[in-house]
Amino acid sequence: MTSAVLDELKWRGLLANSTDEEALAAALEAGPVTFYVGFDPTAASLHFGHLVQLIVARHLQEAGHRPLMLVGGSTGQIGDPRDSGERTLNSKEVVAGWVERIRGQVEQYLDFDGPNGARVVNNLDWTGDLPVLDFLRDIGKHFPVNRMLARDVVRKRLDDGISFTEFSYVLLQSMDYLELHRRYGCSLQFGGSDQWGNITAGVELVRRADDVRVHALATPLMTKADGTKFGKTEGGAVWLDPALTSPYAFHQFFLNAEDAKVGEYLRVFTRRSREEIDELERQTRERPQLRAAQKALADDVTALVHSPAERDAAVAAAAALFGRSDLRELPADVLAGVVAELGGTELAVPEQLPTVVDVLERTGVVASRGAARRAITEGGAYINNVKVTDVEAVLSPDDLLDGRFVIARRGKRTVGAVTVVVS
RNA sequence: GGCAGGUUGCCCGAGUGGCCAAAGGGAGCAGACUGUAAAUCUGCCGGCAUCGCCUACGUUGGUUCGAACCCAACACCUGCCA
Repeated sequence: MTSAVLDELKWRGLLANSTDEEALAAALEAGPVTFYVGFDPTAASLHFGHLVQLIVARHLQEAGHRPLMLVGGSTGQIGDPRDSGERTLNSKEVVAGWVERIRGQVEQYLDFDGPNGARVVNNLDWTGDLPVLDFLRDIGKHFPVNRMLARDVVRKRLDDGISFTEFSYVLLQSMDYLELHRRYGCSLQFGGSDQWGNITAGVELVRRADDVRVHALATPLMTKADGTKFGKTEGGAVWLDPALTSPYAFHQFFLNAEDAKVGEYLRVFTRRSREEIDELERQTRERPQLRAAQKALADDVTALVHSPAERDAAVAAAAALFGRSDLRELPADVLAGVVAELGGTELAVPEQLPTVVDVLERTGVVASRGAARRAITEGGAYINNVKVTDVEAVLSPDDLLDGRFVIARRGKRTVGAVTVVVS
């Protein structure tokens, strides 16, 4: 028995793990399967890592299956155990606020109408008022502590310590699966491979409590060629919220993907066909400097997460900033767009034009004035694409593009802008 | 509740009275080489500023000419024993 959607996920490299694959394939072919994937509100926005789950959910929905998108209003108040140690609890109000923001983000990726329309669910709905005795009797009884202690994350934490709160997290997530199975007939859960333990615990709970065999899938962790996690930039995580990671920065992140990995990323993050991706990989091998695959990747993902218009703006900004053209020759409207894309702030100056150090610091391309001086000394500071070598340099009227804009750059890739207002 | 140990910069970790903005490693940044890639090599890596100043070694207070280092109290963490 094979399933078209499962095969699709497989060749795209979106499957790292699964429970009985034969049985799952049969279920997926037999008719619409209700599935769920959970997102815990541990920050104000989803990030790059969650994108993989959103994409898998979309693949499944397009194959006719019904998505339940769970936002963890309760699990987000607990936090799942991680190797780095005990989490600091966030207040209930903060978590509730994040739930709403993440709900809005999730909604963007799925279809909410029709017979297999998606539904957003919140596990606070069935845990918020759950009496502790019911929890211990109905759920806790199915969890042998000896087995819980054997789990990898828990074992790693035993030396440093782990609170009962985090230790119990797996019960909550497992209960979600049981509850969604009972309420909506949900019979498939998936998540990142780091969630595999929690996911299979849910499968186990449904089997013990209701004597039903449900399914599970895990997506792989996206890595770089050296095996480390893919998804961090200089500024930290790559967020899906444009206020936290600008569409320009988002686009740049994918544009800088490694040659060795770009094919893999194309399969995961875009809807391009096998043939198209083979062709792009061939181009990467033959003419890597053109970075055709990276461009396709960055364009597609930016359009998906932001919009086609944002994608075009990011492409235009990159072309202007990294192209050979003199920035002074750019049309004023293109320039204004670039500055907006870079999140240019205003820099009000009395009469004197600002120093280069001021501009670098103000655009945010360096963290402090000291860092700005360092960048100039190291030969890594540019104003309007022209290297600055004098730490004391002051802007001249000639440096103001269109009479007001200044583009600052540190190194090859970090770019920012300011609008100078002489008062 | 008792006893012991611990809390250092983004992370790990050395430092037990002046030579400490604090060894070493990792992460990160820049330069060279390239293709806005990877790998490699070199430099940088608290803030402000021309010597210098300010902030910082869990918190607060004390001893001292001088404290990350000594003392006291408190907070938190870990282990062993109850």
